[in-house]
Amino acid sequence: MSTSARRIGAETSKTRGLLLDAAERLMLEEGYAAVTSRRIAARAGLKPQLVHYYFRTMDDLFLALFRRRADQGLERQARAADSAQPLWSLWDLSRDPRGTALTMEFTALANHRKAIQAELSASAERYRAGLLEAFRSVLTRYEIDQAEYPPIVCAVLLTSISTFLVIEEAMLGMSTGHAETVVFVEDVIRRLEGERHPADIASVLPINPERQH
Amino acid sequence: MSTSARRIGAETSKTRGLLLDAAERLMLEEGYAAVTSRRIAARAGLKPQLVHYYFRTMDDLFLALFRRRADQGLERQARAADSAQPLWSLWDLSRDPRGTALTMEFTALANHRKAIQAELSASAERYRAGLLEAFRSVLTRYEIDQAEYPPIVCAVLLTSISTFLVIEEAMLGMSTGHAETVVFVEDVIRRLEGERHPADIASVLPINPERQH
DNA sequence: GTCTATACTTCGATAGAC
DNA sequence: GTCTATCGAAGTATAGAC
Repeated sequence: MSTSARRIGAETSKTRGLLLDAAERLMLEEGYAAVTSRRIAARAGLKPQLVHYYFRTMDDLFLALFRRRADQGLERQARAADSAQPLWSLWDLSRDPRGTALTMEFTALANHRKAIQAELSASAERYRAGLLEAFRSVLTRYEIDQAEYPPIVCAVLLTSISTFLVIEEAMLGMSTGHAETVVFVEDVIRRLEGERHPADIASVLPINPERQH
Repeated sequence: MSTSARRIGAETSKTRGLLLDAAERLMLEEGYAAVTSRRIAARAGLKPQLVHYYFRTMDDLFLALFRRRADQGLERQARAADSAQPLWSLWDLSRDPRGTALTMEFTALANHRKAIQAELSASAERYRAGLLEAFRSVLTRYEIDQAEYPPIVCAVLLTSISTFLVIEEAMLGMSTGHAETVVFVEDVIRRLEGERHPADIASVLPINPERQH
């Protein structure tokens, strides 16, 4: 009876999108702990109760926020894998600070929100699987010995390095050794794929990373 | 006049140590957002007001918590670097889940606590410098070409990989590709340093990681 | 050093009018 | 779809008695 008598706003609502945008900005700029119904509303210039109208609980809001970006990330990965220089594209994509910084906030958030953790690890597995497929194809094409350099190891290494660099740079303001490490990785890529050809990469990366509706 | 009339408990207090222990357990098990004065006190079986007696603000508490572990981490790093098999020791040390998981919580915390961020990045820089020194010495000893494999790059790579594996395992419950990556890294170490000799490593790692006073 | 009592703030969430 | 009004819970922090 009284369990689900509550009204919920449509997913296509423009206001709902504005709230999610505000939540995402808050999360990036001040961390997940700053993402509260009151502060989201203040950023969006709306009333806090609207947050609860569009999202039954804060878990629902965080899930919606995460899924929006996760779907986008998978699409970009697929485009990068299909580009003329997949290694350059995947490397550049994985170094996009916005995506990784958000993922790190969600990872911290997952520590005390079980629903988030489930969604996050499922999404990470999908992303890993996509990267594995991409490396299988690429290593075959470049005739690399996959016993010596297993595709799954390449996938984990690429993600490890780029994630870590973003954590230090974007979250801690550190950069010691970063430039040297980037040179090292890019030398490896260059040996396989030749010089980076910017036009092929540009189509993969977001033009305006601020807004998306 | 009324600025600093407040009493603060001694740093040597046993109760203070108990509060820090409780705070650390909370942080590891439920994330930094669970570390509140009330919940710390509940875990330690004490009154919440005692937290404010020993730590003027929550920032002070977090700083004390961080410094305690950071000092310990630097000591362990120094011992690992001086061991008979420095690469094995440093690798095993960096894969200790407790240390890294705590660091990640502090990193997320740093996003909205400036004092934490300053302390954290300063500590990370010291740690990085120690690792750089260790790699310089090790690569020289094993006669590796340091132009091809710069010590600073080795330091960043080692930290990247181990940090990332711990994030996925301890925080997300993920392990796809981890075993293969560990094998890959350890093959490299084995080529340089021979088979792992457990007795040399054991002295570096913590015997009982739970308690420390 | 530890307790009671308390002030103040912010949070998530709901009910019901318009 | 958006508003006013409001609840109860949890947080940080302080004053002062014992």
